[in-house]
Amino acid sequence: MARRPTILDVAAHAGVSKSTVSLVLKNSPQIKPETTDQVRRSMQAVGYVYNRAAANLRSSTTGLVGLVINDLRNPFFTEFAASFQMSLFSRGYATVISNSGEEPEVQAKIITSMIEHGVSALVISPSYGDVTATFAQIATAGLPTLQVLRQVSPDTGQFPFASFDYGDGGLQAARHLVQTGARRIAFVGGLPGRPITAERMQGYLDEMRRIGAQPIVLYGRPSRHNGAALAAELLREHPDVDAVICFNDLVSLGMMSHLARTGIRPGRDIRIVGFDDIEESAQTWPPLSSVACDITSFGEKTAAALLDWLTKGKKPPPVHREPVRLIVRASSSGETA
Amino acid sequence: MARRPTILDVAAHAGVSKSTVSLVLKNSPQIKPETTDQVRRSMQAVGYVYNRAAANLRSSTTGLVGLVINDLRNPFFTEFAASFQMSLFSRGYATVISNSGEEPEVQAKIITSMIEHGVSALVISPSYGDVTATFAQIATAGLPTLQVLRQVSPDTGQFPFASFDYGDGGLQAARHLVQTGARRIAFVGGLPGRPITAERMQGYLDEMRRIGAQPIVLYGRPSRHNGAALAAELLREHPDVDAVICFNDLVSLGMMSHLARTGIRPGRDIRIVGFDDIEESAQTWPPLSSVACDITSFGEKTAAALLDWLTKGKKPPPVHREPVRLIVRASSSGETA
DNA sequence: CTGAAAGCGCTTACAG
DNA sequence: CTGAAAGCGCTTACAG
Repeated sequence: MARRPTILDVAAHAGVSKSTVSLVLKNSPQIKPETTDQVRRSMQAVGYVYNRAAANLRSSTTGLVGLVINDLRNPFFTEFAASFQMSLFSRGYATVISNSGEEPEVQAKIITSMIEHGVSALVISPSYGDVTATFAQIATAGLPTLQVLRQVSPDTGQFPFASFDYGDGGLQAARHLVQTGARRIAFVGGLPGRPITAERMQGYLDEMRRIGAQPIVLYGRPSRHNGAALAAELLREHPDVDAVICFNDLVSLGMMSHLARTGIRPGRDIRIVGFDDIEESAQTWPPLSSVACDITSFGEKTAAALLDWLTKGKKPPPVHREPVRLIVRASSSGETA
Repeated sequence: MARRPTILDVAAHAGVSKSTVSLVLKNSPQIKPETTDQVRRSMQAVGYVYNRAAANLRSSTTGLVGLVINDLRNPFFTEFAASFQMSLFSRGYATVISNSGEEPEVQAKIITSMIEHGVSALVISPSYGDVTATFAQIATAGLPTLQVLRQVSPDTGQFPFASFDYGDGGLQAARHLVQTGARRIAFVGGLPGRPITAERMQGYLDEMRRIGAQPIVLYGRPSRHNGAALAAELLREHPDVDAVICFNDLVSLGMMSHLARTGIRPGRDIRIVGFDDIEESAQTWPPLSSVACDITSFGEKTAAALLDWLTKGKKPPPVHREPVRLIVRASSSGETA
């Protein structure tokens, strides 16, 4: 391929200096309209492509935001990514997304690469692991950086954290089940020691204590597949359970498909509440009750908060918890549409 | 924040020239090990961050690949994105992912931005629309660019196209249903005029012609939600249908949840085959037969093909079709596990 | 309203 | 094995 044309080529073609071309590029009002038009035509003619690397080198403000996602295969995170990116896009910012795939080493390299490529800010839905070196690197680079959905750095003063109020969601789910008559309630799915598991379970544990019931907890990887396995384990070990709060909807859906196989009817024989309210939950049969976390809105708010920080210097509060809301459907109420 | 340190700061700290620092950066073997170590220590000490924009400006090879995805909310595409990125990552290339959200205008701006940021190559799973200007821009930039999964530019000589052999998949599905006794077979879901719909339907139409059966086609947006609506329409308009090939698994799953509601049992009362074989299909109840498109492997092969082009100048063939394979499960065979 | 000059932080030959 | 100098393609004051 031939060398890419530069502003010098454009300037030569238009018969002006390169400064003038540069000013046209920035839509400067101080260039005569006729000159601007001529320069634009010359850009077309020579096939000019703006070289942002060169521009950044001089001005050092890229309008590029890096988004690091722990699992691009999980719809919850991709919905966040899509919403966040659209929101930034509409305000003139470009977002580069990278997937760490739950591997802290990959995450470290991605972040290094993004910093080297000159992103102006970072939003990280982090992979768990030893991330002290990674965050130290961000600190020395001096980049505005948000932790979202998972907190891995304790330094929320420097790296503000935003997520959902999962604790309250667990409480809403447990109260709903108790109020509709359930007494033997299990919490199923989620990995022990993980903050999100602990948060979602806390409200459940509190409510169990309040009514003087014994908690029943089955940990496990929160996948659809494992949901089915956990359902089998639950039926075997705790056949008298009358309600279940699942770590997330994937676990609920896996559980429901196992129950369908054994002829047990959710909502009639056992009440089920999930977490996240993914699209599928409203459409499965019976429809699944779920604690709704409005991730689309969360993506938009995250974008707004980041831009406030970036452009107005308004740093977000160290911790922000977005409210959640229990959606009651047939899987926990017994009503069939 | 203070100014970012440069190689000059590192050089001053280490007591060498900036050329030496630059050579250390590139792991040049011609620098004495002791000097290398000293320079590395100085980088740590001053908090040096490599500025890739400046480096690119001089050397103009970025090792950055742009991936433009039409719908980051669709697991099929995110699985491709994740696999592609991991594959490139393991070979030392960084991938920036952006989502066009099925909007050709957004796609155009994303691609402009990526070119300006100096990507070395582009892989596009495109949004439909008028993309002539977009591809013209890529052509003038002279970037190796692959179209995947959807073809929008007819110029496959310049922009090679790779996808799955959907036509053969439709044929496999139709033959399977015919061989297991179905005669009134419908094709449900997919938008008229879309190439992928046409390809997936073609094998079905061929087989219907071969057995002298009348095709029954119900078009519709290929979502889970619409799958349920299409199921209702199908039962109403064509109550004698004994088998269905769905445009994709989401449509199948939506259809199956509607059928569950009405007491119709897939695999016994009506045979169903989907397309894509997403993870959920094996785990729903009854398990869903599906034409498997190994998107993970496709992502890896795409990465390999792109690197062959980028590093060895081996341009991929204009059109490549990856084989697909029908997975028979209970939804179309009546066998229950 | 437009041009000449310096400089952003690197890499790249070229000396030594 | 290491240093001095030029240059990548822009932007930014500063003149005019």
